[in-house]
Amino acid sequence: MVLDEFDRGILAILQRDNLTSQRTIGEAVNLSAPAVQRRIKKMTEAGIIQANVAIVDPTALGHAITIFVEVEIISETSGQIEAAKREFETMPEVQQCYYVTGEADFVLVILVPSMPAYEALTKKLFFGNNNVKKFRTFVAMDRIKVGLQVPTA
Amino acid sequence: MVLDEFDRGILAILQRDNLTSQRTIGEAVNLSAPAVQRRIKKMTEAGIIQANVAIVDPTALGHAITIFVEVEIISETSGQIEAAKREFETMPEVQQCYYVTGEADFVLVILVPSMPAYEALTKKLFFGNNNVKKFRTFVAMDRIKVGLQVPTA
DNA sequence: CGTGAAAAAGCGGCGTC
DNA sequence: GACGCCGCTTTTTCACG
Repeated sequence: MVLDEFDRGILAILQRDNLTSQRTIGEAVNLSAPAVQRRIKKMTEAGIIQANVAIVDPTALGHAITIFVEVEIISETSGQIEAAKREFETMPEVQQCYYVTGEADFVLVILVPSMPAYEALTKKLFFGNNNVKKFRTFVAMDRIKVGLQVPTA
Repeated sequence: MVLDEFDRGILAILQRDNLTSQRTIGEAVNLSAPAVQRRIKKMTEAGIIQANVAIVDPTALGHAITIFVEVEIISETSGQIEAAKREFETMPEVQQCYYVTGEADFVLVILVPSMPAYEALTKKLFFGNNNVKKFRTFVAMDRIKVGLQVPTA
């Protein structure tokens, strides 16, 4: 699916605030509200808009600690990779998971309420998984920027 | 502000899909729609709900490449740290930026349309900054999970 | 907090270009 | 095929009990 300038304008707004009314969006991009709606529907069906979510402050829910983990696995067969993906994916503490090239195989962004909780998670995810060769932990001290907006330009 | 089980239930749903109607949410948590609405408003004003956004597939916008970078800086004086924070923060390609402990000082999540674009960015951000000791790049091959859901349990 | 009414937004059909 | 216009339906929103 190919996106024109209208679609890009709509996405730019939706990435900032997806509760903006279709009429307001229409005024911003010079389109009628139904036209905006049709484009949003199309982009959603095409998978371009993947989800609509509320961003919640982790500290309010007691999950104050953000941790980055680089995971190196032993056997890089596609079956093992898929198994690892699925395991990371199902853990609620694992916020983001990427399969990467470089000195590691996976990069995880994890959110936990405390360091003991993280230790418990490492026991389950890494020490309890004999396909994990090693992992490196980075504890976030400051969240400088949490961007989700893909540049539309 | 203290959250009860109703609030947690509402947040759990909103983090998955913030377009869910208040009536549906109310049925799920055993509350009337206006009660749900009041709680959402309160949590938004309290900053617990920080934003409502559409998650967009970066590839659809031509920013197909996600890159993780660990940055190690030379001088860890607070002035240098702050300067680095500000520089990373202002770049639109830098989606996420955390100041971390461990073998690196910063972890960045970067989104670029191509590898040449990333090379150009490294020249500006890292090679052009004589306070950067070294950096390690991880190119994402697969986006397994882009979680934003803080566990509510 | 829940009920119920008013306002607004979402949604679909139809004619037009 | 996509647009805008016009109703209908759903949702949001705010009074009041």
